Amino acid sequence: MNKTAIASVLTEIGTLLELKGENPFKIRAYQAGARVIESLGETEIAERVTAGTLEEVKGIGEALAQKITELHTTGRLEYFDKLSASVPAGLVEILRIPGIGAKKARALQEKLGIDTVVKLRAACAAGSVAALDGFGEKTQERILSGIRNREAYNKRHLWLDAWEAAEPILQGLRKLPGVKQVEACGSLRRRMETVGDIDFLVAMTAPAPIVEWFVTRPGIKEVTARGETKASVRLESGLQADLRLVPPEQFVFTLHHLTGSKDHNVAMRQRALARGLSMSEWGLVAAEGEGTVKEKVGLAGERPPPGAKGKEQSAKKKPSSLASPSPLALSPSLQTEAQLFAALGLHYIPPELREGLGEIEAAETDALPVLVEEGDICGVFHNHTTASDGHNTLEEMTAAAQALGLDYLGIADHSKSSVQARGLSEERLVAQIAEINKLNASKKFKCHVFTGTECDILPDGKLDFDARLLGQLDYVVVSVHSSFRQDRAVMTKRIIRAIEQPHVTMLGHLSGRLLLERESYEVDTDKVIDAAIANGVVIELNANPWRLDLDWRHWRKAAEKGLLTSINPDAHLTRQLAFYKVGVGIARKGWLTKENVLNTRPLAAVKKFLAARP
DNA sequence: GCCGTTTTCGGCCCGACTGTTTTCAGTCG
Repeated sequence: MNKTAIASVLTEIGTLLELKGENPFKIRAYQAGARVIESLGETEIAERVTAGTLEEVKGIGEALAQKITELHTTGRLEYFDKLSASVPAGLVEILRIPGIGAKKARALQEKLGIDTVVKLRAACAAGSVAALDGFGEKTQERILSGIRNREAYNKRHLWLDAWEAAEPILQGLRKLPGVKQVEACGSLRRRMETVGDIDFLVAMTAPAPIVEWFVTRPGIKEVTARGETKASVRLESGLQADLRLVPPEQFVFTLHHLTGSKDHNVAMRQRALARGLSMSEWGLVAAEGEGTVKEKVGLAGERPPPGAKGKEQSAKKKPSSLASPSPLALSPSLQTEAQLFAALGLHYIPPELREGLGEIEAAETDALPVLVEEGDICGVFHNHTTASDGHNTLEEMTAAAQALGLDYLGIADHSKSSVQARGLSEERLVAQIAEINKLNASKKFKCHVFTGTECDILPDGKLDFDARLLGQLDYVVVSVHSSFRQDRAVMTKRIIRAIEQPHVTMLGHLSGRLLLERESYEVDTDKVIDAAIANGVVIELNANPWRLDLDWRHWRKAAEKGLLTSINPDAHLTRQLAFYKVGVGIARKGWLTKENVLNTRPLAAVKKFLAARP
């Protein structure tokens, strides 16, 4: 069983335990275990299973190691099978309806025998849900509306779609009176490839008019919550947008909190506690303890410090040595996230890296990379024209690239086997090379155009054009566009064979996934990465928002091994050339520096690089 | 179920909002 399947079983166990009312920390352990597995390489998991060293991985203990091993070696897990059998399948679906958590789901099952969404809808229609203890008319109505809309609501959204929805709201908020600072937080700020909802954070002096503006904007389908300092709306696209208002002195703490990720925040709070500090969205305060005075950092003091009864109980048990006030707690109020990290002895961690995947350890020792930036990009490879399935001509694409400030543009139209994309025959490709050479010679554009192809990797790993023709091009992208259902070993061998052939410059969209639409085909990514390094082949970071392929989770390790990437827009329209900016966000998530990215090099250096190819 | 400068037990983040309640539980992030 591969890691994605193992991770989804662990997540599912967490959900089932939740429905059974299990210890929340046990549930969290399974969810954390799933994320840890997802972050490891297939090869590493296989090696650790064989060597019995899974337990060395943070977040995996004896129980999870045993279960992961069983899943990996047998493809099944007896514990999971029994657990699944003990919980009606429909309850899991009921749990996904907004407003229903584990307790309500269990109450519905125990008191009304509801174990499917169909039964739940009927019970709501009959009014019997509203009659239950702890439920009411409004809850029943909310459940009904949740059932009606769950298709649209549960969907995640492409990062770019969310960004385009967020931008006008950000701009509008910034113009409102009394607004000091505005930021979109959450997975949008962390540049995740998909986004569930958008979190807007506003530092302000008067909340009421801002909430009013937010919930009455055009394009809003419904207002789902509205309080003094929070509001939630559902946009027409199905995206949920949350607004959060805080006084200016609290902004930096809430900004960090809402940006997440959850794993990052948990680690940060643990780090704070180890230093005698308690960190929350409200501020950074000295952890409570015997004989200590509560000191606040960055809070004006009008709000009572965090600390409900449960927290006080636990804090009292802490040894006084840990609870003694740190000098940090006496420092002046914090204005920026950099200062917040510094207060915990850390260098600034860019939002893209805050995934709880070792960024805090790196920030401690000043080992964080200097991440690639949009402004580092000098040109873009892998773009299409009307010669194949693009919508703009060679000249239109070149003009658009130049307008974006790019010094070079690589054309890579499809090859002949991609019939559906009007792939070029040998003759048409030769003609295109001549056309591009003529355009460059004309000096009509300052932007230089490189001749290239996106050459199909045929099912047996051979290429769609012969070496003689490929040798005439400035660069060659090779990609899989057919026979997606080959088994893992065949697909891996196929791609590696393609990589090993002469004149190949880079591998296109390695996994073949389409976000929210199509899964990756089966392939051993680690082996392909090793083969690319061995052959001096670049693996592209396809920046098309539907692809973002190769996935950011692979890049840190791949780059450490020496893999070079190119951030390629795969543009089929002039305006898609700017996709490279989305790709830069993903590259940053993958810990990549300017040096890891071929197209941060200036034109002359790229010409030299390409000329040196066999 | 995981973890350990609290190390084999005891802690694990916590507050706003909503709806239902009449002082709080559940959900959500």
